[in-house]
Amino acid sequence: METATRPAQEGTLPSDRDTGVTLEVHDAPQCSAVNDILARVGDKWSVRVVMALEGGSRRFNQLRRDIPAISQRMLTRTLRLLERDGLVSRTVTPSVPPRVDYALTPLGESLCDPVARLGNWAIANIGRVEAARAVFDGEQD
Amino acid sequence: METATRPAQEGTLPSDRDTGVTLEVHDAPQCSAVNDILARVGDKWSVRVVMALEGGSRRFNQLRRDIPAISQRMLTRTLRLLERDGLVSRTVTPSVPPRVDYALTPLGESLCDPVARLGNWAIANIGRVEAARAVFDGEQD
DNA sequence: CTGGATCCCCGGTGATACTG
DNA sequence: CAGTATCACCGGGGATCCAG
Repeated sequence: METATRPAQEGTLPSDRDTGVTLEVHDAPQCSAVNDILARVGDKWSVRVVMALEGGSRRFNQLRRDIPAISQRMLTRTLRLLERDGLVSRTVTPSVPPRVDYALTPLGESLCDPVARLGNWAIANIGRVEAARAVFDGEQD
Repeated sequence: METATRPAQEGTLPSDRDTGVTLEVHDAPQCSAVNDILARVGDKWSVRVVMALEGGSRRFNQLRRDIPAISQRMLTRTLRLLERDGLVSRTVTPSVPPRVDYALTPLGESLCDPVARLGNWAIANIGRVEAARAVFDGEQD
């Protein structure tokens, strides 16, 4: 990207700062949307749950066993958020012992690919990141 | 703890199917590493800062203006985290008014691609997500 | 089995003031 | 200009108990 003129996407903020110069503002609606999705993906548990569902439909307690570290509260909350965003479907079977199955929706499955790419980047570069951390922490002395 | 008392369960491994395309590290030490990277990317501010740095080196207060909503404290913290992970470089010029330039490292630039893919997914699907939310919230009545 | 409700701790985050 | 220090608030998240 050229440093000369930065792209002024849509800095039409109503209460834009008096910068005089029209700086590009990344506070576009799209930007917050992206940030929003990223926050969901970066959520501590969302990705774990999605990964567990990549193998097919799972019941509540199956997921609990798949992700031992998650608490019941957080699993419920995470599933609700994913369901609300249309990434996960929730199917209740009103049997005597209630049965609830969770599964990825097509939208949820479509999210797996870009997430997997990011995950692959992480796997490929975690060594460098950890090395950088070691150097940084060492220098902090 | 996950000391499940269940006996030898038959081969119903949760997610051990070999998709070949997606992540296959559901229970490796790498998993926490991936989660870690995802958390950084999903961090409220990290991506914004990285985006601002894609256009080239920027100084501290330039970044503050680029991201009006960020507080000084959070910008400092975010930059430190990114620097620690080797994603951003910090260059101090000991001039009379101190000058500090931040820039993406090659590692940081390499992260931009997978993040951008995820961002594109978000932009492409934010409509569906919001629609799903509207439906969900409506049903909650 | 699948959750909801409650209590409570801790850390992330903003606001503000100060410094080299 | 580029931070650091301090305070205060709030929500994330675990533990636990209860319900359908």
